[in-house]
Amino acid sequence: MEIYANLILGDCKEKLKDLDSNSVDLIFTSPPYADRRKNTYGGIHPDEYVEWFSPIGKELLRVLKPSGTFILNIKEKAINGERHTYVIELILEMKKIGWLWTEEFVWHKKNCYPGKWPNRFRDAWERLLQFNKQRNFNMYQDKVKVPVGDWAENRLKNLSDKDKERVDSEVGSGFGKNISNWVGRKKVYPTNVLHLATECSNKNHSAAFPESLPEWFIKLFTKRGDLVMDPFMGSGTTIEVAQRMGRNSIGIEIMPEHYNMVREKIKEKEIVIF
Amino acid sequence: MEIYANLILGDCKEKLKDLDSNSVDLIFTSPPYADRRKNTYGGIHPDEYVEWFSPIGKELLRVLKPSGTFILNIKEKAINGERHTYVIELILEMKKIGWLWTEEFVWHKKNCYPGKWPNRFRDAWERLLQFNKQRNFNMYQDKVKVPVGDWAENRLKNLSDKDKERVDSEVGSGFGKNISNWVGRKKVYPTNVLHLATECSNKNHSAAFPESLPEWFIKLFTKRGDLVMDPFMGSGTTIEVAQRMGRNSIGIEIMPEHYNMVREKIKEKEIVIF
DNA sequence: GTTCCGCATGAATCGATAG
DNA sequence: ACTATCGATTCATGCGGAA
Repeated sequence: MEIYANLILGDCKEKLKDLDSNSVDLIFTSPPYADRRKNTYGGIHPDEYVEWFSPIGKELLRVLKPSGTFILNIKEKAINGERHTYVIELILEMKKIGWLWTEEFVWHKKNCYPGKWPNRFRDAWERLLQFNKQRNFNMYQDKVKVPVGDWAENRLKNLSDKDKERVDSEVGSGFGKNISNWVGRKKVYPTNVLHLATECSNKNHSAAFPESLPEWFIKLFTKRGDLVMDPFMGSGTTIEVAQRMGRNSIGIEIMPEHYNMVREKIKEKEIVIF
Repeated sequence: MEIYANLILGDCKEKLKDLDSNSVDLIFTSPPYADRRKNTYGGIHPDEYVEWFSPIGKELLRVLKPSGTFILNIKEKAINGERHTYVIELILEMKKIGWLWTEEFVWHKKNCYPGKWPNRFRDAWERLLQFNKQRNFNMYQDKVKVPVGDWAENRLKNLSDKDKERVDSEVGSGFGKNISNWVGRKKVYPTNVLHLATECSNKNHSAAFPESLPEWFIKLFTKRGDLVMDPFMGSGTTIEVAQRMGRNSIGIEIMPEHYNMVREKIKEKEIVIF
């Protein structure tokens, strides 16, 4: 099977109209954050943010498969000492459009920006809003299981041979391998709080999020050969990860510089065949 | 200086009216979460939650000092496969009433409720919404500084009680309960993400939140002799912690059983003089 | 007196069943 | 069709008894 990455230059509000309905398995994106300075690229004024995003949200609803998922990475800024409400208003608007607000994951940014303000601490988390078209959607929970918490370290460390056997069969490892390889490897389902560090020293460009972020959601909501889309491609992290993971992808980007940069990166890669 | 704890039996919607305006330094509370069972105590229907809370929010605004802070611990339920929107609607309503929505802290519940469902993971976080009357409020940031490094790592397990006590009093109190590596380390300001486990196996009464939660905010937003209020006292955690920390407190509780239980606990304590 | 392990206990959620 | 109740599922934590 051949994996493709379809890169589109232009405003996603327009370009989305060219895409087929019910064709995308996962939309993962981090749209331009609201900004008071309207002239900056991507600087949507906070008070106009919902109005700006709404038509895009409608198109995204159209192109997503009924079994698909839309993950929106976003966090409101503090303006004049207050958190702005455009994100929570956006949630309400999305529901009006017809989306289901299924879940809100928290991305805990373990190494957030330093800084100090008299009336607030550093902002160390972002929202990952999950929207769906219907209550039943594809979710491959087993693909993102994580090692169990303290239990393994504290309880499994000095086990008797009999206990080890028991754990061994519990975990289902078998193969007579050394149990130490399995110590601490018992897997459980994760929660809706993700602990990821931001990638601080990316060579040239700074991505809005680390690769492990889209990777986690791609594992969770798609399988190989599925289609992943990022309507605000930016530096192309989502697309790169999707391709590496054997998913088809569509990326839309309005800025030629970003678009060309991602084109170069993607071109360099071999076509994935499997 | 003598510290008092004023316990009031009744519905806070009524009893708040008896309190003086501009008298409270910190309101910390965890109101009953919305519930579908309308007849149960505390079972406010999600669709009526904002309407129910709004008049209380107005009274809280009245009694809070201009320099004071209101921390609201709350989390929306998942209903019919969706997150309900009453909490974010409440934020918008609070702003209409006149509150400033200053910040949203995340409480990462390390030991969240177990369970497995086809369409979601375990919910491991709650919101701590910070509201203020004005942009300038009292905030004693130095009181909650934390040591640099992996303070999330758990290394306290093997410490002696004496060590724990010593460190505990040095730093403040067992925030995160992993203070072994805090000793003598360089301290930095924390972020808006708090990592705490719920105290699950408290013998008789189960508190909704661990003591370290109100403790952190009491340290951050009040000084000794200030007044802390909890309009939904419940098992009285906020009041107990406030008294232990040398803050005056007011607790309002509608259920006689809870009220009497807290009265007994508070009565047993000596009056704090300092 | 330690350390180690068994066990109960949660601000949960869904789907099925019953009124 | 819509609402109330129940059982099944699942795991981090801390207490208490045992080794």
